Amino acid sequence: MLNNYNEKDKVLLAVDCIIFGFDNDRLKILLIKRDFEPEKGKWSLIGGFLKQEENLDDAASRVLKHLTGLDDVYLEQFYTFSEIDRDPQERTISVSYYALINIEDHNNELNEQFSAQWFSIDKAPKLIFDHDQMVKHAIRRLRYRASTKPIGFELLPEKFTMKQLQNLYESILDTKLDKRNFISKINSLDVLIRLDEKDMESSRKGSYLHKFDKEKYDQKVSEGFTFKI
Amino acid sequence: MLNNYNEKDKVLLAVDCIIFGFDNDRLKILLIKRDFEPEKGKWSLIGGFLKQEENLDDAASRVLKHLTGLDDVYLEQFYTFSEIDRDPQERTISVSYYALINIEDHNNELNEQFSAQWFSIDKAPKLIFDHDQMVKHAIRRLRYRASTKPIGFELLPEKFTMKQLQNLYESILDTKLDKRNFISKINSLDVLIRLDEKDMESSRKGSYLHKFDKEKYDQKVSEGFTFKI
DNA sequence: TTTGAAAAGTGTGAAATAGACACTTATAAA
DNA sequence: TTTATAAGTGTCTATTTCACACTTTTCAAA
Repeated sequence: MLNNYNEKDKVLLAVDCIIFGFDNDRLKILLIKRDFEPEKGKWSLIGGFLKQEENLDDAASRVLKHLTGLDDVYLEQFYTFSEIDRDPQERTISVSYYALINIEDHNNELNEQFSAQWFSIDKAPKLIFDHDQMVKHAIRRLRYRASTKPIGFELLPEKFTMKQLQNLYESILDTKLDKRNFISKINSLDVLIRLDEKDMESSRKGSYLHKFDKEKYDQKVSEGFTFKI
Repeated sequence: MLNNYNEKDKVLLAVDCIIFGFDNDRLKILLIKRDFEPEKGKWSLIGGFLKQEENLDDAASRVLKHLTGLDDVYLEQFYTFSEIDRDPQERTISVSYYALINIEDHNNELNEQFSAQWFSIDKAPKLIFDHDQMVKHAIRRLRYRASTKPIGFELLPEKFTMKQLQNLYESILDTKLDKRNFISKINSLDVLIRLDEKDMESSRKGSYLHKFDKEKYDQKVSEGFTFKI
């Protein structure tokens, strides 16, 4: 029946998070080594169960805060996984989110008790359950989103060089980009502020630092602008 | 805790379907008038609850089959809605799908008992719960998907005219397209077969009927082709 | 039988965007 | 002062997108 609320059909709803980070070279994901059953000792995504008093976004934020200590993290729900035996111990449905965090600024907040570790996408270990599938799906969504919304900046420090930004996009899109074409594309979007400050780490000449100009971006969006890389 | 399977956190998981159809003029959605509580007499999407022995895709197919009698319908999951009070009677989480069906070929299969009715997107009545939000979300996803995958054909009869195809895209994308540019774009994709047959309904001259060439499309995809409108 | 009405069918040129490509500059360290 | 290293910068070509209007076919009405 379509209209019956049936107690016996209730299920456990998990929330699993793919946490993306960027170390100025490769796109990474944060994984934990489970010290609890099932699949103790194996690598997995972080997750938790939805509680009665919260919605899914809140559950994802809570799970993330628990592991990383971070509030105000970019989170996007992308798919709900429901194969009957995806968790062999008990039927659970998993709503998956991905998060974007800035490794550089926040690496220290990681909660030690989870033995969490960053892995390059292509060097990550095999994960439990259907978590590998979730990661694949998350990358697809991230690729799409990052090329149509300015979410890449979530993965960078507040001040960044053009080279960092280019490395980030190359890493997300898994492709090489031409430096001059990339820079003129970015400049034509006209949503960065070039600071007077230079980063002197990576070269003798030094390279200008930039900030994303959120106010300008919002203003332009309200005038019909769409971000596209 | 992250690892506790806790009976009291179990929830009801609903599946709701936005059913899109196309009547050669406007994009439509199929709604039902509820003859059961809660919200009896109001318009809503069709839906049902996930059962223990099925995954979400199967649940969506089942719900759809129950209403329309159709198997093998294009279905895509797009978002999971979880606001605590979205259903005031009992906490339910809803995983939403949209379906594409060909009104012309299948209007008769509709299960009478649901008093289902087709509505133009812009003339649909207010729906119960968060169903209006679901419809908005579904349209966004449909727009994106239809411009990157050849799913539009699911909404058309097997044989269709270029005019119908153009009307369909105009309706999905909610925009006017230039006839010549549209046709040359479609022709450049090279995935339609023009039949010798003409449709004589819409004009004295008659207009050629076309079919989507699925084999050719699949072949081209395997060679790196991507569909883009 | 001729004429008119209505939609189908068809191509070109201009503008904008994407993509390939290489040399100069600034600076710190040797 | 020399050298090594990454930063910074512009032009030309190819491709794609967009704007735009007349001819053809056929049925129905005069």
